[in-house]
Amino acid sequence: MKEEGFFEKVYHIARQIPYGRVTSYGAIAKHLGASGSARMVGWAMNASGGKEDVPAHRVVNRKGLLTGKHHFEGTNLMQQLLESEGISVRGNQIQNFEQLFWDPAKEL
DNA sequence: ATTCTGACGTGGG
DNA sequence: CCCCACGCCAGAA
Repeated sequence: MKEEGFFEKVYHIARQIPYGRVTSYGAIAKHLGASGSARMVGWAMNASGGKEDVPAHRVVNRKGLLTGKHHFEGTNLMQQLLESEGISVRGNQIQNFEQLFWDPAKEL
């Protein structure tokens, strides 16, 4: 059994995000025990780059803002993916964010 | 080894 | 709610 690096930990949580739901970097980081280092979570997503089955488009910042949309291929790919799942997105802001928020430490 | 950056979060004003 | 500053830690040059 090889040990899970920081990335794999993040991927493991991200893959468990239910369809039509979203979560924040901080929530994942906190669940990993890396609370405060939320940046590492987002960075791990960038490292995945779609290479893994990580639904990075379901991960946003605590404000429900699609801060990382620029890292996706197009300029609105992330938004389209979210809307494709039934999530309403207004510009870079997710509507009903509180309602769609999925807390790994709480619901997992 | 050092330096810088970064898909964030929190606190103060 | 906005804006500003600091902290966080892993990786690249």
